[in-house]
Parts: sequence; structure tokens; C-alpha cells
Amino acid sequence: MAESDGNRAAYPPGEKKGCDRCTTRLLCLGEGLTDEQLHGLESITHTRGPYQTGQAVYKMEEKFKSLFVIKTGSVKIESISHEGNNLVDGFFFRGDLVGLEAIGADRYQHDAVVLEETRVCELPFDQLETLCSFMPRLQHKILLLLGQKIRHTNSAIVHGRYLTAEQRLLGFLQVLCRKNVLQHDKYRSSVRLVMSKGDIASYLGLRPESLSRALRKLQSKGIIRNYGKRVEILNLESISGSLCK
Amino acid sequence: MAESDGNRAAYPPGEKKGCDRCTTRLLCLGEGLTDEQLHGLESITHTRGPYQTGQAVYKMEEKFKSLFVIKTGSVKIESISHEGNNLVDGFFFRGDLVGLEAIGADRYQHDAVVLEETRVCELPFDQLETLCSFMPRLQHKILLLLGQKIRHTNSAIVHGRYLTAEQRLLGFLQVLCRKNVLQHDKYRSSVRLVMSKGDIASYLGLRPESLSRALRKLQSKGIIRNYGKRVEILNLESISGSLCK
DNA sequence: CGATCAATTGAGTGTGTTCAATGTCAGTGG
DNA sequence: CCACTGACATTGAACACACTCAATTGATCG
Repeated sequence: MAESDGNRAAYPPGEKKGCDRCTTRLLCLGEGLTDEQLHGLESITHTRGPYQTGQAVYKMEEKFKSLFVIKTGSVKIESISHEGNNLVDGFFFRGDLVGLEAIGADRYQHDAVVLEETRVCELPFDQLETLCSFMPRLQHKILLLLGQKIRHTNSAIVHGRYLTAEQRLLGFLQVLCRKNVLQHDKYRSSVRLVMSKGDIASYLGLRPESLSRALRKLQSKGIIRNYGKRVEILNLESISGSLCK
Repeated sequence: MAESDGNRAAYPPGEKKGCDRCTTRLLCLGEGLTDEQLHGLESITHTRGPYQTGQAVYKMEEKFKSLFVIKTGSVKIESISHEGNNLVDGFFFRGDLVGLEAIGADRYQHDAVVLEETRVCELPFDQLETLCSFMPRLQHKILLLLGQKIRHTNSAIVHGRYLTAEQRLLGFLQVLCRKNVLQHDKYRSSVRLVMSKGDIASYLGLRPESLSRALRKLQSKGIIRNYGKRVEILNLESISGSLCK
């Protein structure tokens, strides 16, 4: 769980290369599969990277071909608004599956840009589909994931509409806490913001200025502490409270 | 294509009852399947209804079991916000597939409430999954639909965030026009609003008051004409213009 | 060390909200 | 047939929150 335990250590020497021993063991897809099935899944995957900050795993112009699982690092997906601005549509972390939005489309719907040094597993989608036909358990898992994605996206709509800037920010920090845990004792947890404030603002549907103000406000309320690229959450319970109010 | 050609006419006498000859021929799922495959699909479906205005096809409390295809009529899905208000999350019309949000969840995520006399086909999801294992084409179709759903929901987020009340309303009317066509010549089309203004407002993330003002504004601009439960769109091109501006 | 970009802060504006009042329409009963 | 009712829709006035624009500070990198 500690964040600095390197990636190398996770590959026992003598192990076969590639995804055979994926750090995350294809976290989101693999759980619940037999070893044999897992092996089948791993046989179609390819490791990619490491990508450096700012590089793209895929871009909007490219034909949709594969999904990607994040082994280490983090990724943002962004598109262009009608006005020509960059719009951040999501953040992904270790174990997350990226590219679901493009399923059934001709091309990717976003640029998937890396926020730090990042390695991923590529899963060619047509092969994944074929595999699903032989592995009902895997098929089930994929459907489940897509359902989750739909639910999550749906709740983001409510999130975006009916909540104030402060509430959105708190919700975001809460999610970030769960996904990207660094330290996390009962009353105090701290999050490293791998993405820029501008990206966060865009993701939350705010101007950077408004985000900045919201941060300051929460700090003055004693709920968080803003150290630039690191935010400390002092008062975790008040989060859920604020969200429900 | 003509919308008033009844449902009975689509069932040749002597044909087996049920969904064997679904009016919509399982529009969203069936296309591209062989007759034999289609028959397999239809063998797991059950007709439900007619439901009357206000009745629920399914409710939040119920265990997720089935997806539903709308044969005739229309449906809204709604949930409860943190503050306890009703939130309309979507509208569905003939041929649409309802319930995708619940895939992989324990229970349905919404109440699916009927807006007029409505008939649906029930598709038990576990049977659908099993069927998919034997019919890669169907599996592909389902995945495609889920992808579409994700994309659609995603774009709704942008929709909700960066557009003014007028723009949202225009976008909504545009979609409604495509789905729910009554008359539709090149410069003039008219939409019947099966749902209440309050539902529309909720769906667009507005107060009913704001929606009302937006309607008036667009009318004064000569883009639409508001006849209570029917809206005439006078100036279809200006819609896309307004959206991009 | 200056250059550049990100983040912050301030003042003024605008769009949608809130709250309250009025208007409209369908259904019901006198 | 008309008055009454209750839900839905519209309108108005004051307000709140996030936006815009502009200036300042801070961080990073050559």
C-alpha cells in the first residue's frame, strides 16, 4: 500500500516477462478467475510504458483497439469542449481500467495523458471479446465493470449539478483518498495531488479561481489543509456531513 | 416508420404470442442477428404491460433481474437526491433499452415510471448473459450498447456543466425531436411533451422556474413556440448554432 | 537570475436560484 | 353550468454563487 515500494520489487526474478505476473494481477478483471483463466487473460495482454508525464497512452484520433489497465502511475482523460477548451473527464489510478468510453465507437473519445511515470497493460478488445465467449466468468466480470462505470458516470452528473463548489471538492478528495491512499489513520489522511489544480477544476466543472477559493474556504473551516500539491484532510467525518447537508 | 401503425398489425395472425414478433423486433438488440439467433433472443423475453401513467416498471428497492425494451410508450427513470427531492435521470422511448445502470448492482438504481400507456419486453439478465456465451454476435451487440450508454452519459455531463439553461433546453428538444418524431419537415417540427415541465427541468438540472423562463426566451427569439404540452420548433438550424456558440 | 506557467487573490458581473404570488387547466361536486 | 379544488406552470424581485477579467504571487526550469 505504501506508495514508494517501487515496481521492480513486485516482479520476482526468474518470473516470465510481460503481464504474466502483472503487478496488479489485472486487478479489476482478474479477481474471481481461476489460475488457468487468468493465464488466458494474461496471454493477450502486453505491457506498455513507462510513459513519462504528459505523454499519451492513446489519443482521440486513434482507432479504438484496446483497453488499458494501469499497473503503476496515473492517467487523466481529456477531450475538447465546443469552445475549444480542454475538458478533463476523469482520473485513473493503479488497477483502474481505462478506455471503456470507446467501446463500440470507431475511435477513442479522449486523450489519455499520463500524470506521472506510468506503466500499463494493453488489452486488445477484440481478443478480449473472443476470450469472453469461452469464459462466461470473464464476460460476467466485464459486464459488471461496464455497469459500474455507467453508475459511476451517472452519479457524477448529480455530483456536477446539484452540489456547490465546496461539496464537489470534498467529494473529489474523498474519492481520491480511497483510491490513492498514502497515509490514512482514522482522523487524518493526506493526499498527493498528482494532477494540476487546473485539471481538478476542469474535472469538477469549475474555474481554477473558484477551486482555489473553495480550497481556502474549506481550510478556513478547518476541514482540510492545502499544501500546494498535497492536501491534508483533518476532519473526515465532516465530509459526509457536508455532502448530505 | 410511421408511428401510428398500431402494434396488432405487426403480429400476423397465427404467429406465436409473446415477443416472438416484437413490434420493435427488439430494435436495439436484434438488428444484425440471424433469424435463428433472433428467435433465441425472443425465447427468453416476456411481454409486460400495459402499464398506465404513473405506474412503475421497476422500483429502486427491487433486486435487479431484467432489462426492459420499450415496445410502445415512454418511461422516465428517477432517483432521490441527498436532499430528498426527486431527480429525473433519463427519458426512454419506443425501442430503448432500460435498466442498464443496474447491471452488476444488487438492486435497480431508479424507479422506472411510465409516462403514458406503455408496453415493454422483459429480458432476464442472467439468461441474456448465458445466451451471449453462445452468440458472440449478441455479446458484441451488448458491449456496444453499454459503450454507447457510457459515451452518452459522459456527454450529458459536459452538457450539464458548461451550457446555459437555453442551450440545455435546445439540446433536449433536439434529441426529443429525433426520438419522438411526429411531424418533421425540414424547417418545422413539433414535439409532444409526454413528461411534465417539472420532469424536464429536473432532468436538465434546472428549477421549473428557470425552465419556464428559458422557454419564454427562446420563444421571444422566434426559435420555438410553446403550446403547453406541445412545443413547435420553428428554426431547427439555429439549434446547432446556439449549441456551439 | 529572469522567463514562463500555475496558482492565488480581488472587484464587479451575470445566470440561475429562492421565495412568494399569480395564472392555467382538468377533474369534481354542488 | 359554474364554483371549488389541487397540481402544474408562469411571472416577478432579491439574492447567492460561480464566472470574468485583471493583477499579484509563487514555483519550476533553463
